[in-house]
Amino acid sequence: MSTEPPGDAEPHAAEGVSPGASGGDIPPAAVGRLSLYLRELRRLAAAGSDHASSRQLGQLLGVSDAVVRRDLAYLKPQGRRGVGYVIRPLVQRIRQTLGSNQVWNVVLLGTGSLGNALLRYQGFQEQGFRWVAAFDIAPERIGTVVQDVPVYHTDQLERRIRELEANLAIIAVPAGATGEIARRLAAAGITGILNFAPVALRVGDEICVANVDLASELQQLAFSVLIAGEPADGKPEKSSLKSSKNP
Amino acid sequence: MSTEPPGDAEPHAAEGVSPGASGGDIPPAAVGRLSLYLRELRRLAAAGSDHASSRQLGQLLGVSDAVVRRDLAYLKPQGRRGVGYVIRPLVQRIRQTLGSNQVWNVVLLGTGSLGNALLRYQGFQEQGFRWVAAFDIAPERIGTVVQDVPVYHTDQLERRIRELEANLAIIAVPAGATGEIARRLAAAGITGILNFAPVALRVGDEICVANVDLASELQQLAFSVLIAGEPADGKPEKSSLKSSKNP
DNA sequence: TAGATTGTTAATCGATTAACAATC
DNA sequence: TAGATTGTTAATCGATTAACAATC
Repeated sequence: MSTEPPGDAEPHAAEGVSPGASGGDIPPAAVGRLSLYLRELRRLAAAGSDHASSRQLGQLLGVSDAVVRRDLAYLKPQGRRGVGYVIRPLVQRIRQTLGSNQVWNVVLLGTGSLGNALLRYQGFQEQGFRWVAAFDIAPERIGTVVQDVPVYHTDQLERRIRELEANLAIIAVPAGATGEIARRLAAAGITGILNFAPVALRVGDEICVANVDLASELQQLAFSVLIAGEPADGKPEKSSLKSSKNP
Repeated sequence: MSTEPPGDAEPHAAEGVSPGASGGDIPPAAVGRLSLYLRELRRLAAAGSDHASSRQLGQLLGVSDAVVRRDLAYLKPQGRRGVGYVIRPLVQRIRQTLGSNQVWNVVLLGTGSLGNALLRYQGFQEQGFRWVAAFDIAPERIGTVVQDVPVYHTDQLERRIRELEANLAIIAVPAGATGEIARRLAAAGITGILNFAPVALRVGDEICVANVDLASELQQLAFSVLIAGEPADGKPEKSSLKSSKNP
């Protein structure tokens, strides 16, 4: 009955709120940060705090306190003036908003070294995501079980996705195979794809795609270093520039 | 003499331009896309094209043609009206701007499954990044060589970084170890850190940090799926929403 | 009460879009 | 020339900052 995922031992997590409702008008920039607030709030709670201020959260993430307050205000007032935010209900509220309140069944495409690392990555489970299957085409991998997740032949993609009621997919296959895989995922009913292959996925409008291009991340970092080293108009010298994807 | 990295067999890559100069005033949003244009331009070139239009590039990446033209205009006019962009010189210009023209020596911190996957990831080398060392504290890993990259004990971090003239570092260690590692990297002269650990790094202003939080990426995707499923005010139904980190 | 911190406003800054003259 | 596509402008949209009254 409860859709409470593991990992977060919150006593009354499944309260009388419709999970995931009412988040339609939060700006993307704020959504990106909500997930990071969640991370830091949990860390604070684990360290024994039960309150946090916008100033504190802002410093932890490198954003201004005004941004934090604005972001959290999208969740309907949760803070107390003069006091700050009570961590536990705030964590619940953020989870509810982001949809972390419900279980997402995730499949992995490609069990190469990156795919393997993703399966072993602890962070997904901790946020309430559940691996239900992995797919590959290499005969020696099929039938194995990695971190409790069974590896099937990609032939079985459609069947297993339906069977296991998977919602999300993570693609970690070679670039060339990506387009075809994405089409099949969409057709099989997957509603969101996190794509690690260095290609721009063009799929239908009825499926969400987020791309993570590791080489591009490093390249952007290198550029930041470059311009930090040649300030506006002086001689090259170390200068302040804090690049952070979610600033 | 030439600082031409491998991977891109461009004949006259090291022309008489100062590498990496003149990029100080490109907006961050554009920088993020430049690296993706580069990727697609290479693919087009490999497929035999020698010209590309802003419309074509825009469609490949899911952005408007106006954005593409504006972005590329930051590099000083490169296109030809009525024709489009000649791919080869444009690739060179983007590489020069981003600093891909020069070699960046990269060290890896942490050779767990994620670290291993990063070492094996082809994309970094292809963009001109060069692994020079990896560090770990697990005795059984020290002294091994992964993909031609030697694994040293973290004790040797400062010495090896100086010796190998490393510029950039990628952190793939457990969250708890990250702060200390980052401080040491900064002290040792590293100028940029790509951080995969789920913590907000607070380091001095003389070093650039970019964070990649994998769990947060998946969480943002889930949120996109959620609001795509509950359109503005109707009954839940699939709807258009194309989430992409670099839209 | 006094001190602290929120929620929110108005002002600024940055990015995207639409449109079109310039020009290949 | 005619058709195509750039470079760039003006208008719109979105996000951040600074400030402060409200209130715990």
